[in-house]
Amino acid sequence: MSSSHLGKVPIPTLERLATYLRYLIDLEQSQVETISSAEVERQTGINAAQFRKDLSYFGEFGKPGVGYNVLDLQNRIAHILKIDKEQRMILVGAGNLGSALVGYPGLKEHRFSLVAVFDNNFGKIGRPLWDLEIQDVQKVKEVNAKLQARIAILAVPATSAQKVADLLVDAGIHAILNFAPLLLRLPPHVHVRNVSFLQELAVLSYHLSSEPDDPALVALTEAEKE
Amino acid sequence: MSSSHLGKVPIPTLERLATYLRYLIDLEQSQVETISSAEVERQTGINAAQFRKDLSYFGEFGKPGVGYNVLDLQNRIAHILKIDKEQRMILVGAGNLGSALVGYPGLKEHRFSLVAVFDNNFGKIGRPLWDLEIQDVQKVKEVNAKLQARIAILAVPATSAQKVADLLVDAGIHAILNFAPLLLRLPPHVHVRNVSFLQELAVLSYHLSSEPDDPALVALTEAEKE
DNA sequence: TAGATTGTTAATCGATTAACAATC
DNA sequence: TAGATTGTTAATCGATTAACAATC
Repeated sequence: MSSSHLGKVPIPTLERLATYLRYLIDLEQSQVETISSAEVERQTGINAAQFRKDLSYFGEFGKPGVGYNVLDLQNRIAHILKIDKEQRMILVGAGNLGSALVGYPGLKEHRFSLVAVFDNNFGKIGRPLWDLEIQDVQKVKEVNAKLQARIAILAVPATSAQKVADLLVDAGIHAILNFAPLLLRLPPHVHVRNVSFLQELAVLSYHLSSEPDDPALVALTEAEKE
Repeated sequence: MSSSHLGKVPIPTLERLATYLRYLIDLEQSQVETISSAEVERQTGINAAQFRKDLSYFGEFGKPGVGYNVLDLQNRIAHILKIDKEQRMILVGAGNLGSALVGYPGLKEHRFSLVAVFDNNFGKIGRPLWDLEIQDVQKVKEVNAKLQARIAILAVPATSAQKVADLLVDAGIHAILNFAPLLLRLPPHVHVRNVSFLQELAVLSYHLSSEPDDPALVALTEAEKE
């Protein structure tokens, strides 16, 4: 049965679910057994009512007057997010960013497992990346027929991203974490999440006040303008 | 005067502004001079009314019946986002992720300029990272007194992230792009954007259907379960 | 039981989008 | 002018949060 009968869940709720899960893993390691929504708010900064509302999309998880069992809640959220078992992923693009992602420490803890790496650069194909061997992206369909990964991380330049994404869909991929700064046009059954550092930096930059805040530094900045 | 007299602008609007800017840079390079909101929708996937509404927070940008001048709009959005001039940034954490970010190609094009890199690992301090030398994070205040960067990228492990963030604030940083998976507790004048790959992956994973879609593959998966 | 805390309803808040008068 | 497209209003849609009856 699982969670398939449920109505539509807001994306922000799903994002927060991942946050709750992270804190629950920490709490479990600190041997905390029970937690209230008020305590979740203190730790995560997310409103207690928001937390309860988020969970309510998926059923009942707590005991009134008591709170939530840390281990039980952790398991149930992991199940909802389909990371209660190993979730396999493949990576395309063995550049700087791709390499960094393969080594990203939180992945294993959350049961995400990178099972193959691909690139189109013949200079890279056949070479190792951590414990994997870089394979030819043209073989992704063939390789994934066996691996059966459903998630792919796309860390290639914008110029080849659409072509590679098409290959991935053909290889049975249903979800893409896209680091290339462009709109991927893909069949509706394929889910895409875009990560854009420039977008994040732009939002931060906007919020900076136009003027340096220390008058002495204003003088210095003016002097530097030459 | 700039844009400081404006009311509150939704964060999603700011995020989209960065997207528009990216496409405008492309269009300018393709020598397109004018663009309509309908064409923006085709290229970015963002609703035309949304685009016009987003711009309306900042003034009037187009000519009815004609559209928007690509170069003018590009310049004005860059100005709004405070990247019409070089925007300096510093990075803390010269690990895999940090290194990848230093080399990230879009940065320069958008006038973000990484001017210093810090780490706490004495094995790394003094060594080069691209064209910069890795410096002791304990010296960030001293160094930034001269550099006057306002934005920092925080790519250190969660265990040291809060301590380093405190150092950054003390060094005059007003905005932090945080890759560490925890809630930073900082003074209200400091803006933080969190990037969480695990969160993104969790949202993708949730949307996967529970069952493989090809019956033949179900059989294979079942067989593998032993 | 009394106190604490949940799950859910209803109110609020905010963002998206359709529609259209104004205007080039 | 006629046609195209803007900027803005108003309607819709969706998410957040406060409040509280239910319940442990």
